[in-house]
Amino acid sequence: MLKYQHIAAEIEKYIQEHALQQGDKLPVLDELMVQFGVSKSTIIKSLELLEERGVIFQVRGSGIFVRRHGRKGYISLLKNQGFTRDLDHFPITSQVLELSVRKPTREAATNLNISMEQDVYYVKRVRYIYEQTLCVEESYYNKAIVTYLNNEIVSDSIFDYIREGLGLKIGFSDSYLHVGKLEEEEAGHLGLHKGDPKLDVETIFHLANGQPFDFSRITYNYIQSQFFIQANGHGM
Amino acid sequence: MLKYQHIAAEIEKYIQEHALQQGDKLPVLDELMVQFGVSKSTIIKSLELLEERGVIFQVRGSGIFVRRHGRKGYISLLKNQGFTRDLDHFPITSQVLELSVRKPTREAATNLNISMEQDVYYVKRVRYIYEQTLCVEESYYNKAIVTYLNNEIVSDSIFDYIREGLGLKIGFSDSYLHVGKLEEEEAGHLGLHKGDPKLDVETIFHLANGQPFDFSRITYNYIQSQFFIQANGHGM
DNA sequence: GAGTGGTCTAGACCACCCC
DNA sequence: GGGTGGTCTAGACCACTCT
Repeated sequence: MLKYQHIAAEIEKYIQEHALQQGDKLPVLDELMVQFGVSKSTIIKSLELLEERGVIFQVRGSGIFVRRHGRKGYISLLKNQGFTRDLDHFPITSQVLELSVRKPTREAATNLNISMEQDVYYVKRVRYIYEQTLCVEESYYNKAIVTYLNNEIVSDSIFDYIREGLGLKIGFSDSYLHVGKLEEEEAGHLGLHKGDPKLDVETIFHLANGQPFDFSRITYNYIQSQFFIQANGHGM
Repeated sequence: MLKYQHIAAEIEKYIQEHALQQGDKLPVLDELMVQFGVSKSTIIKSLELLEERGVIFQVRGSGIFVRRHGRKGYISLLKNQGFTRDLDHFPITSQVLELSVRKPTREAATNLNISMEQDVYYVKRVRYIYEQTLCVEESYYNKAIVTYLNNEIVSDSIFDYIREGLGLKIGFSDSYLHVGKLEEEEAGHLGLHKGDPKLDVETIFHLANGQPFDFSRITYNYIQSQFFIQANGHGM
């Protein structure tokens, strides 16, 4: 683990362990440099990481402060990858409805930037939170990249497997959100009624080298659909 | 303007003018250093800025590449501040329904971290895109910070005024998204029907020093509600 | 004016991609 | 192995806040 990542983790741990609140002041740069025995730039890199994640904010001429948001039970729309990681303290489970190798739809092929003759893994899951249906998810994985999947992997965290099992590096994602009305079939899975509100999130995940490897559409139960986004200045 | 901001702007301009597409390669670090006559760190800082904004992605050992998303007409959920800035090429207009000084609701007071006796500016607007209703917005501005507003300012960009007119620095924001069904009154403003889907976005805007100054709730017309989010690795 | 964060530099060395 | 991006350092100097 890199120094600046380690330091960021330490600072974050410190904030949690001391249950610091929004606006609480952290030690100044000089102190942090001495405390961790690294150069100023390294501390700054750590703090930038934490700032980007919404953990702290820095005020020039004043200090480094803790940033906290006031609401529980919201799903973060950043850092997303299937959010198994986001809702640490929430019991999320999955039921696999289908796992198969097939040819992609035109839409999936376009988004994955492959031809319609190339194989993809198709995965359809229902996800539950607190025994309630949270969402229905359909994913298309480019089989040339994600070479193997089975039921066990798919019931657990697919992304952990891609990282650790396949040794691939996940890079970035583009998500598109739409609000609409539930179709009959979706409503059935979610325990709602046709015509009820829904939130669709389509996401294209790319490897670190820019190759798209996963196109997924998640349809959320509107009652559970509580999301939050922390934005940082840098252009506000 | 700082060197690294200037360089980032130049690179972004270069990408636009040459209509570069996703995956197109930019000059290597050494070239950029020479071209702009600055140190390596400064170039790296510029590239980090662009990466954070979703303009490029970098691959170690390989190069710097252009990042583009494939869909038009989506509203960015980051860099948000009322999105006058996001939809550069879209004609967004506002109709002010109300502008007054009042005492905050309990909810607004809590989110602005003030007492219910302190004055706030209350602004209610309907926003249109292409002559169609996009959203209804209610905002509460802490009057101790945003000391003055009038109809002209409120019809235009409130945030530009806060920055330039009042000389305040806007820092960061926390947004909370909910999906639900439209109430009678909201439906009226949006030209939809009671019970139709809606997307509510509540946002608390903070100054650079951490003080909350604006609490707003925007209710979107679900037909126009197309948003996108670009996420970067750093934890994926 | 003292304190504190931010920018920028020059250079050493490391980690990864791809041929 | 050559090319390329990433980390880390030590230090000079700048910009903002607060009292």
